[in-house]
Amino acid sequence: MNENAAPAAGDAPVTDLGPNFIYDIIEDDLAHGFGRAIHTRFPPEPNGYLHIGSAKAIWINYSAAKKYSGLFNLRYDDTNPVREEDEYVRSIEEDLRWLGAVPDGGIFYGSDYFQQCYDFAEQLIREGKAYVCDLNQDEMRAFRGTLTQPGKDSPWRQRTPEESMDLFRRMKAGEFADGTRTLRARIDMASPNMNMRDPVLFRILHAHHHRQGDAWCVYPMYDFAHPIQDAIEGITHSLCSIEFENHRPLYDWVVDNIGFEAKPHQYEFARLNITHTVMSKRYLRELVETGRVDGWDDPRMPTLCALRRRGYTPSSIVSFVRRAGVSKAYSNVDIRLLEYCIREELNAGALRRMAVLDPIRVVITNYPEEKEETFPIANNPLDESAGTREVAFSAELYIEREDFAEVPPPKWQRLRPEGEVRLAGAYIIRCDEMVKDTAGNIVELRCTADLETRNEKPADGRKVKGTIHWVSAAHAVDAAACLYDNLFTLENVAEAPEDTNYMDYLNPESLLLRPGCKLEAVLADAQPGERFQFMRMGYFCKDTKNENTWNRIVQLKDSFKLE
RNA sequence: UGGGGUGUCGGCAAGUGGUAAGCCACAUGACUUUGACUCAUGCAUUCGUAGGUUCGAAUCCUGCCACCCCAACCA
Repeated sequence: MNENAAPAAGDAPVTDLGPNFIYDIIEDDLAHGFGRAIHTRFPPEPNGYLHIGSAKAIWINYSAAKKYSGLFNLRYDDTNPVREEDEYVRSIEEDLRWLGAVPDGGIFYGSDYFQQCYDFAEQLIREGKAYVCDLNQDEMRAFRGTLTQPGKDSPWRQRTPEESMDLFRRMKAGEFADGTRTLRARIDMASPNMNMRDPVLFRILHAHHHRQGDAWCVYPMYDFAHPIQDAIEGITHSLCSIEFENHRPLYDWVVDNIGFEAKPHQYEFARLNITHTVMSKRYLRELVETGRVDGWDDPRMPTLCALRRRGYTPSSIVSFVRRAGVSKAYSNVDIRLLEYCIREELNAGALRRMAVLDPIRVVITNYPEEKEETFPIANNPLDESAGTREVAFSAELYIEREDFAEVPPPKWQRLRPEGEVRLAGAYIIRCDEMVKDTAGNIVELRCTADLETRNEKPADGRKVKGTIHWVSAAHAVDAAACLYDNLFTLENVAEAPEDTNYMDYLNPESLLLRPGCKLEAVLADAQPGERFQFMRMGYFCKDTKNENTWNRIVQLKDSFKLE
């Protein structure tokens, strides 16, 4: 396949993300006798649905494994019982597989390693590298110091290993209340890196875990559990986003002090931001919980399930991630790049159909009222093998309201009073008369057709530049279409004061439901999720939840520029 | 005022001492029974900034500036 050709909708995404510093690191390791098969992982916390930003993290890890013949794990990072739910676990695997990232190294749960985490903690206590601290949360904060001032040692820092061991076991046994004690690493309270100021390893949490039930009342912190999970699974390259850069020294401390032979290493990349798009899980959850959207798969959401419902393909999303690139620099990728990626793919394969989203009636006055005929129209002019379909024509039609201008702007090519235009695949018509209602709205156009021009050039050689789409009134099916500006957008955020509630800046019109659309009859048989190009209107897909509704995947580029 | 990062075209992003790739966006023209698609052309004398080293610097050195992350018993 031509490397530059757009994949057909439904093709498996290309694995390789192209040259980037992550691949460079791995190649450098391999060149120096790495001695182990590359092994990566995607470790989401099951506290929300995957979004397009997750797709970047997934694909960086997945593609790194595939490119170097390694394995890729899915691991639920479920070390905090109060935030995690099974609903999210199910959705994560579904979305991961839909994207095309096969977890061929296995699917794991961080919570399955609780016992090992506990055992390693006892080991650290025994070796004097960890201690039980009785400071409460406020006291601990006070002892931690600030960004510019070193912290002070906890009064419990010199506790003997024996005493800490006894206390830690009693913590596990449930003798103490939440927040009364923690297990801390003995590192350096004066470290300029806050993460190294005796970080908490285990905390007491009498909470029900979505998988472990009530088996535990002490839970490991991310910074302790994550390197252990990676090491146990044999992860070689732990690729995460850049906000964890400050945690790497602690990650290494855990790996080194527990004494893992095969050490995993953490590398960081910049997370994905897209212009005008809310990407924070916190806000996405808020949108769902406050009912501002219909759910995590509301087509305006940037979640993978919403993108899927809207008609985006896995390959278009991966293509987007690839084109956006992988680096460590803060970035804000133009959402038009995403739109380009899906448009590129759909243009190559989507079947063309005529649809009128905002109809205006057209009566062909010189066409017999009872007559019907059909015209064969190409399903995809770029692909002859897509064949043709017969489209019914009659004296009463609908055209798009936007395709007529009573007072046309300069360079107008479509219908105007006294003007001619081609009905795609059929006759050239001329507008003779506008019929208006009492309010002055145009309700009907009365036109004459040049009956010699049935799908051919006029014999007299005159040029008719505009071509518009149409639908026969008697043969059309009714539907509703959802039109989107783009993903759930933030408007005027630049002007927002600090501590903004971004919910106030969400664009309320990023979804517009337009009922009363007239579609070509063949579309009645379309399956939910099938993608078509509505000629001149954009790419649409039949909604998977609302049978009679069509979601606009993306507009055609520049097609409405003159308006 | 500490530490860790990052700064190359409007947005991404290559480049690792030899004289600024590519993509998106944008503009112009051609083609067109989708003003789509496609095609052609244009779009950084300059790499946050000021010095320095060098025959030669986006790439090396020094100072400065801007932005991001870190003070959860979140991940």
